[in-house]
Amino acid sequence: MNDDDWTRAVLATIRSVPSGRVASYGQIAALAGRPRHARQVGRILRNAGDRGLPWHRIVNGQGALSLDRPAAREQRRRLEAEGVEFRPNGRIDLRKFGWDGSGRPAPRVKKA
DNA sequence: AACCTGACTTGGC
DNA sequence: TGCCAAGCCAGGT
Repeated sequence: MNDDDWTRAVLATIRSVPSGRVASYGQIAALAGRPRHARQVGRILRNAGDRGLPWHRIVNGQGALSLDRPAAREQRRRLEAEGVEFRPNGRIDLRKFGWDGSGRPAPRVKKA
């Protein structure tokens, strides 16, 4: 799989995260086929800008927001609007709101 | 090509 | 729980 395909897979995976749920950068990277590429996912999102992507549903492995203050505020606002709850420490309980990966795009399968 | 950076993650204290 | 260090890997200088 080339980088372009992987990038598209990442975007597709992110789009498949349901409302009210969150996924980590590492999780997205792995589901898209490249474990240990969490940072690349972050870079892709930065380049992608908004583009109607549910970027706010992507958080770090601890359920915290990996953005600068201003942007994080917007991300939190959007998540709370979807029903995601933040704990007193500002983190999300991934056991409750973490996405299990179900419903993501079908694995790359050769067209019949 | 060496070196720095970063929307990350994990393991130790 | 919180902070640090190290590991990670593609991009930018």
